[in-house]
Amino acid sequence: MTAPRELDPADPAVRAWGRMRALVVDQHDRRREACEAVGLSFVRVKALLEVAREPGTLSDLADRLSVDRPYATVVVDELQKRGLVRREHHPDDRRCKIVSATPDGLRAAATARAILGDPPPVLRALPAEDLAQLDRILAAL
Amino acid sequence: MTAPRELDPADPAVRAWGRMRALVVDQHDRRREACEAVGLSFVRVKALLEVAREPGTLSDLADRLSVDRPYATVVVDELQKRGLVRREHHPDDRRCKIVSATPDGLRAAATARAILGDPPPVLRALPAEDLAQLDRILAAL
DNA sequence: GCTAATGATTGTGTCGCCGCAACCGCCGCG
DNA sequence: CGCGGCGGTTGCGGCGACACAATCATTAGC
Repeated sequence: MTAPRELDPADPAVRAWGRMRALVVDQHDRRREACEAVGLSFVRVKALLEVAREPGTLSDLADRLSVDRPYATVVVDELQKRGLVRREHHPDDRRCKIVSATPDGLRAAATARAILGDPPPVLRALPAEDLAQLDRILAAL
Repeated sequence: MTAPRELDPADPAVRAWGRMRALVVDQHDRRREACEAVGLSFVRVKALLEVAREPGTLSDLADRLSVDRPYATVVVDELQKRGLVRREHHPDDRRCKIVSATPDGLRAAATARAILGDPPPVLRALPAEDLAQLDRILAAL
């Protein structure tokens, strides 16, 4: 079907990308861990992180999670049942509900973020100079 | 529950890791695309890539995919039904079956690899010097 | 040769992800 | 004030990713 355009293994972009992917998805995927730590499935963790970052309406959240509205409702239901988020009426539009994180929710989000954002040991083991270079280069994206 | 050890946003390792994750999982996750291109679910794509890389027994494959043996059987069944892999008897141990990719399977694997391994445009847009640095640093992992 | 371990398979069941159709309430517009 | 549109909710159902138990063949160790 699709023409399988081959990759050039000598291309530095291809090589760097491959290594990044290997590190992120193969060697250091801690999603399972994060889910267990907060006792939620991964979509709910993502939803929690999202509302912790910034509250918003259900539709808004659905968009940010790339799911449809009904599913967003279900996910938020679960989070609310656990006391991690609350629904508040939009002051100007009574149709909307604003979903925001409770203190417990913020704590749980921080836990998840700490696990997911914890760099792998191999990365920490890099010389400070390389790390700074890495940070600088990646910041340009 | 778990002590939420906070992350230091000034730590270059944390920052670099965050950027890498954002790029790999948030902005350029092409798994859906790869699955559609070869008409398989993602675990099967992973399995296919694995056997294409190197044939092995079912148990071996189960280990590499981090699933149990029964599930590996199911996955391989599907791939075999599509003519992408074949089972061969182990010459010395008749209990074992060696799973290897057919020519079709190798082609499908190449397609998936081409999609998954295709670096995002932002990465390609980096100056050659930075790209080389990136490649060099990441290679040290 | 009997037995225990090993490899593969089949069947069963659970859980998470997620779209879709239908419905209700509120808003805005003519 | 009636009506279409939008936001939210409920219910339904499918699909994928598994794990677990049980079974069968083979092999290996005593």
